[in-house]
Amino acid sequence: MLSKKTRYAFQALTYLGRQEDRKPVLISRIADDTRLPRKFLETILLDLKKMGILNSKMGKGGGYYLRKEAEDIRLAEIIRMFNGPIALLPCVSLNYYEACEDCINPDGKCGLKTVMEGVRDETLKILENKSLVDIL
Amino acid sequence: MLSKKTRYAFQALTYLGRQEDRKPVLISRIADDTRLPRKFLETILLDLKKMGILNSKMGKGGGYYLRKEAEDIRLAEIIRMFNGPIALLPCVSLNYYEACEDCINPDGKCGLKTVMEGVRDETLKILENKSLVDIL
DNA sequence: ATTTAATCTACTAAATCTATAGAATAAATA
DNA sequence: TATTTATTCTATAGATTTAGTAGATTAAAT
Repeated sequence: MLSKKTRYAFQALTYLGRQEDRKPVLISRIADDTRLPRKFLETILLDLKKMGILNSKMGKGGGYYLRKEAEDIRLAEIIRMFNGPIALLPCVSLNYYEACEDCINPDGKCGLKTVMEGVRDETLKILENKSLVDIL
Repeated sequence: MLSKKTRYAFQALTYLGRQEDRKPVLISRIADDTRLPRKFLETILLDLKKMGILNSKMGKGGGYYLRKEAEDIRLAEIIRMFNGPIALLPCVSLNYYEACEDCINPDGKCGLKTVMEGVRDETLKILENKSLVDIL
């Protein structure tokens, strides 16, 4: 299951993605309209900025706005950042790989690993190809 | 990611699945051979018994053994029991469904939901059809 | 009756998730 | 340059989940 933080990130992104122009939107405006906890949202927006997905402006007239094109914001990227690995096992993760010391089948070919590689491939086939535009 | 408990369950199951006969195997034997924490393993085995997957015998000559055929033990079933929902969103889960009060797209068609339904379908297509025999 | 081994009850420690408070910094403008 | 606005940073706290342990109880075999 995706964490609340991840789902909040999607809500904030779709909110910003639906904006007509790219003028900065106040954090508190986003929080009010999406009904997300404001302070929690702050940290999420900041993370999204550090990822290069959003940009911000301080001071009067400031706020957050999309930096990347909506079609270039992959769902997989968001999930990895806020939810962690997409794969179900560390030994099968592309971005968070860790060897399993105690693999179920110690001698090279682990059946569980093979199955989980399949799940990962099918999942990524979707999440790497779907972007923010697909959920607006 | 699958929890340790889930992975332990798979390890215990494959261990029992590889046994030649179905004579009961001591908890401590399983723990020693798989190098799983014994007390933690106890609760896992008990859960598997309550699910009808294992059976046990008390007293001398006792222990745990497979009750179901290995090909009838679906990976999806194990993951649901020990890890929770397989779907990434509650509103998309077949077994743990919950309506989302604040769907990203309030008016019926939620884009995120649609994508996550796709992920769920592809994942289940694998996990519902793979069984313990596939990971032995 | 004794031994063996699963089962049950009840914890505890650590990590993660969700969220908030308040000070510091940057930008605009009067 | 002082003031206002609004993001950014630091720090923390409560709740929940995860991982694991201790010890008493029950059931079966001999």
